[in-house]
Amino acid sequence: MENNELPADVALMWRLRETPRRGPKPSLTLDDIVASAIAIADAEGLAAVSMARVAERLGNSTMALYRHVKSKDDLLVIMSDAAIERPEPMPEGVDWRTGLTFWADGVLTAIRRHPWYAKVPISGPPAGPNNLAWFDSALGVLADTGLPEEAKVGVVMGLITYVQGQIRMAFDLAAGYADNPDAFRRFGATLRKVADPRVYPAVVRTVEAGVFDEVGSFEEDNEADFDFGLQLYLDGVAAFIDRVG
Amino acid sequence: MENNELPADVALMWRLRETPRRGPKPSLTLDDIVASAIAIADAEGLAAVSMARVAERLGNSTMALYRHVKSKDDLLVIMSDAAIERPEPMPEGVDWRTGLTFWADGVLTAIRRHPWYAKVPISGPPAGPNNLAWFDSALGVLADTGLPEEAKVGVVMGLITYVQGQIRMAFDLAAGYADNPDAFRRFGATLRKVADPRVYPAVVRTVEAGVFDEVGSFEEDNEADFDFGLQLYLDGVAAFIDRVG
DNA sequence: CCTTACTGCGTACCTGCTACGCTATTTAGC
DNA sequence: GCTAAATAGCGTAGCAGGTACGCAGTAAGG
Repeated sequence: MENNELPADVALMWRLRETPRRGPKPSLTLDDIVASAIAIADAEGLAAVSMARVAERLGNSTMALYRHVKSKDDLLVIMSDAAIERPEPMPEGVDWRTGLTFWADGVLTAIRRHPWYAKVPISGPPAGPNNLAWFDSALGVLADTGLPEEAKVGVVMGLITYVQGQIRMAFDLAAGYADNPDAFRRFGATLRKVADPRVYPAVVRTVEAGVFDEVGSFEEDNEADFDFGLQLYLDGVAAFIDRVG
Repeated sequence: MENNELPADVALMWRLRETPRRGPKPSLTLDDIVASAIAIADAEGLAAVSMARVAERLGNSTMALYRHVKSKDDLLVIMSDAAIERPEPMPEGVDWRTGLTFWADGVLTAIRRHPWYAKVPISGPPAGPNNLAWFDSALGVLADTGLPEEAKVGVVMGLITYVQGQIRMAFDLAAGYADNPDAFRRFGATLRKVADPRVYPAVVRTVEAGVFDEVGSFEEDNEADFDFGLQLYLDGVAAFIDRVG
């Protein structure tokens, strides 16, 4: 009990546990469980992850898992930290803007490998080792900007929010698109039919301009949108650094 | 069947339905169901909304709901559109920056009344009348900027992403804080104990600077963070308008 | 008046989380 | 060694939640 003050799940993620145990050797390790859960989520989505499925895949019974994990929510937190891995080391000597763009692209790439990551409900600050490494990487890029520490945290939190929000929305939309491509292709048509120009003047103007007519290439659109919004945000950061840094 | 091409839930939200019916008078209306579901979500959160609870609150049986709604997911989409109401009319003659700030504050206020709104999974573009009204309001503010329609959509989508992401994160954190205030208060202490300065140099530097030491006033912190990130994004929009508009 | 469409709802099934307690196993201490 | 304590696996069972199905009763159309 030397890790007295830490919440149980945090202690688990950092692998802090008294090693000398008395009972029988565990036939199951936390790593096995997490790997199994991640494999299922990768293949069939987060909704397919049930305690029964995870255990079955390991040839164990459902309840055996509860010797290693407090609850399913616990498992979700731990597996999301494991799935995000570590960021690539930041190239030496990059300016902050290049660095944050590199960082954001890295997040996008990492989450692409585990799309369900963006769906895990967040219940606190990033307490796992991998999430913390990402946080550290972004903070480090801002080291030479002269911003006060608190402002750096604000900038990075805003960036995380934007990036995760964008990714979540993109994947939700992609899922909806896969479920029902027609509904999307007819979004413009639907608006034309249903949107009164007196109530929705700006939307109708946009529809008339044909913006929603070609929703064809979904992947590239999202990539472009992602970068577009990111650069807007970074422009804002630049202005902020000029003002304060 | 004059609304031939529309998905069922969209038709429901816009209240397009053939009026002449043959069977017995419905003792239940969609509005009742939605209002009941919203009341439960407001009082006890989205997780407390079950078909059984919604029906019980109306003095009906669970299965009666399925005559009005295709599935629970259907109900969630419809109730989220109903909950967001309409934006306040934009003051006349405001510049775009004031307008978008006003808009974002409006979103924040509206979602504060129904915090669960940010948790409803998004499965498509904003197809309901109220969500579309918000979309229209933000687009309208950009009317005089000279941006091409497509760019306006990009700016507004980015803004929505940021605002919703920020709100979702804030509420998730607030919920985690309510569940376990100690874990939060000790976040800085936890990092000190667990974070190796060689692995997490930037985080440790921030911790040493005392940024995480006073997490006291949660509400105001979030308000400030929200505005901070928003202004960064709007700075970016300003730069974009200078460049392109 | 009979047919038809439609509403409410009871029943039942399935999936999923997890509390509890039993049994077997390993190690610590004597 | 031997006993007691601690611990792993797991079977059972309870509970909650979504929803398919089919029956019964009701109101409008012909």
